[in-house]
Amino acid sequence: MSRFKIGELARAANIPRDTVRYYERTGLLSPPERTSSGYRLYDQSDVDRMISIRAAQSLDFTLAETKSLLELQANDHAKASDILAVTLVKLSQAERKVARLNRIRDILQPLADACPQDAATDACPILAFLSNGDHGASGDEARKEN
Amino acid sequence: MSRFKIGELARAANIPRDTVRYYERTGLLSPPERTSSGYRLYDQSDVDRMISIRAAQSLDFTLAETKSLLELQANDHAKASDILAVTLVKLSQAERKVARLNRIRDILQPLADACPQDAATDACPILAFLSNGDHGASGDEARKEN
DNA sequence: CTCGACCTAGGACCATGGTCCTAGGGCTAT
DNA sequence: ATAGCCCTAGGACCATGGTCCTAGGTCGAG
Repeated sequence: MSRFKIGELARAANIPRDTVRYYERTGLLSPPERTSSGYRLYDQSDVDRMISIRAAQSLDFTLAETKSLLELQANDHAKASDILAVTLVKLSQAERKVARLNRIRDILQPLADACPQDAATDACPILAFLSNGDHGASGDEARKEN
Repeated sequence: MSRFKIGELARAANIPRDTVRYYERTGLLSPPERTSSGYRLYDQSDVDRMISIRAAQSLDFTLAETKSLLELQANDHAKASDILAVTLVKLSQAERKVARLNRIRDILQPLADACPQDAATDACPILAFLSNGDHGASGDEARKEN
C-alpha cells in the first residue's frame, strides 16, 4: 500500500497542505504515522477521508458536523438514524435559508424594478425602504444566518 | 432637538451599546458630538441611521455594502442607478445562494428518505454518498458562499 | 457625600475556515 | 556536495460582525 507525504495527499485530494494540517489540528483528521524524520505519512484511506470531508463541506455541513458524521461512521454502536438526524437538521436549515432569501428577493426585486435610474438618490425606492422604519415582524426577528 | 447618550441611542434603536461603538470604529457611523466630559451625543437622525443599517443587514447587505449605500445617499453626484447596481448584485447573490441550497436539498432529501433508520451506519446512504467520490462537476466547482 | 448607573478607550476574544510566515531540517538529482 | 524543493511546529493573521473586559471618570438621586 503506497504512502503519501502531505504534499502528495494534498495534490491527490486537491486541497492545500496547510488545510490538511488544519484539519488535523481541529481533530477532523487523526494524527498520521510519521517517518523517522517526522514527515507525515498518509495512505489511500486518508485521501478518501479528505474527499468525504470536502463533499460534506459542499453540502454545507460545518467541519464540526462533518467531524460528528465521520465519528458516527466509525462508531459500531451508531445507527443510521443518528446520521439522519444530523442530515435533517441540515435540510431544515437549508429550507429556512431559502425562505429567508426568497423574502429578501421579494423585497428587493420590486424596488429594483421601480428604480428611476437617472434620478438622484433621493428618488431611490431602495433607500426609501431602508429609511422607512417598518421592517420585520413586530418584536424582533430571529435573524443570524437562518 | 433632543440628544441621546449612547445607551439611550442603543435602547431607541434596539442594539447593544458596543455595536454602536463598533459601527463608529468601522466608519459606518460618523463620530458624534461629545459632551465636555467626552460622552457621545446623538440625535434622532442617528437613531434613523441605525435603523437603516439594521434594515440593510436584514436584507443581507454587509456592513461594507451598507456603508457604500449610505455614502451614496449622502452624495449629491450619486444617481439612483448607483444604488440599483449594488442592489442587483445582492439580488443575484441571493439567487445563486438559493440555487445552491436547492441543489443541496435535492441531494439530501432523497438520501434522507432512503435512510434505513435502525440499520448500522454502514447502510446509511448519506455516508455512502460522502464516500462516493463523484461529487460536483468535472474540474473544481466555484464554491465559497455563492 | 456617596451609591449606583452610566460613560470612556483600547484591546482581547468569539466562531468559521482557513492562509501565511518564520526558522530550520530533510531528501533527491545532478 | 550542493541546489532546490519538500517537510516541520507554532503562532500570527485574514474576513465578518460583533461581544466582553479592564480600569477608570462622570452624573443624578437620596
